[in-house]
Amino acid sequence: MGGEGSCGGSRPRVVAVVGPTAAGKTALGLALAHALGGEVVNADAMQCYRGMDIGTAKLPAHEREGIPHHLLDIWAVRERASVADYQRRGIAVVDELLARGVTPIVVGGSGLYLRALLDDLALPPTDPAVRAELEEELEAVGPAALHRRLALTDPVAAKAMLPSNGRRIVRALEVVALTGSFSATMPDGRYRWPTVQLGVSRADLAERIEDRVAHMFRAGLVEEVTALREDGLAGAPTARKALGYAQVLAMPDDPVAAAEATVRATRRYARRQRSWFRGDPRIVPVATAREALAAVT
RNA sequence: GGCCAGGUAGCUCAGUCGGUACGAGCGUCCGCCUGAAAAGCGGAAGGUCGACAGUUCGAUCCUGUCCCUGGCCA
Repeated sequence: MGGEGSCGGSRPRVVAVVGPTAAGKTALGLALAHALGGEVVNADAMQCYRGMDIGTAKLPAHEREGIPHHLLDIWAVRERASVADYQRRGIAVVDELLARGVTPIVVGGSGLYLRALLDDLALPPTDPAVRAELEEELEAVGPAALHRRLALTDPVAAKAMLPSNGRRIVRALEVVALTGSFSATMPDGRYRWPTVQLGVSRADLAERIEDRVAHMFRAGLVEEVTALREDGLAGAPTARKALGYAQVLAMPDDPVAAAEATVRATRRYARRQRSWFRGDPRIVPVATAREALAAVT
């Protein structure tokens, strides 16, 4: 928009479009970018991967309507996804856009990524050696035993997680080993920049997911997976778990079954997303582009 | 028309040698989430066990009739 200067008053500097998959975030993000003179910043974990286009519903370059998109295609398929890496890059991008007077339109459905970028949240350090050792132990001893140990060193953290959740327990023990406490750094729900989060959702999400998955398979998801295999998708720690990709990898010769499984998994995922976003009272629900604009101006 | 198999949770099926259905997977609903987050981990709701009658202290499980489904034979 033309109006520069600091006359915006309470106008947010960062706008985020969040919500479950297939709810229409991409289209709304584009509309807002046009209306506000913004650029899009991706907050979708799997869209960070290069070559994963069809299955992640990544907006093709020629459909971006001239709006620059950031943080797409930043990782190779083999790389392990990392919130911290995403956070580092994301903060840099948003700072740069703000410095140029451009409104960052953060668009995505990965709750943790959104939180890491938007909230003033510091991620404790990591150490591959410590991590590897704990993971080995987990394998050998099981999560319950590790949970008991966590309870001794950081009872607060232990209480916050179930004894069966090996993944979280390992991370907590890692942080304890490196910093002395996992529970010390708790998110306090403060934004990094003045921000408005717009929550999109729709009643007919289930059908939209079905349609979207059908589209993906028609558009060549199986071929995309085949091509990605050359790049090591099958052995990729994170990327091979992506919705659609995991199912095609599991049943390469039965696209119909793979599509059905993808629909089921995607619905489940959308439910988890809803549950995550429901917990954030700062999100303002919007049903239309007009409502969204009204909420940010 | 005859023969066989089967009718148990929304779906696909276990199971009870007659004694209150430990059901399972999927689906549905709900919750948690700090360096894998499209990941990971939990919780809940749902059944008059096809209908009716009989045997029995007691039947989802035994007997009979009927209804429905699938297959085979005419």
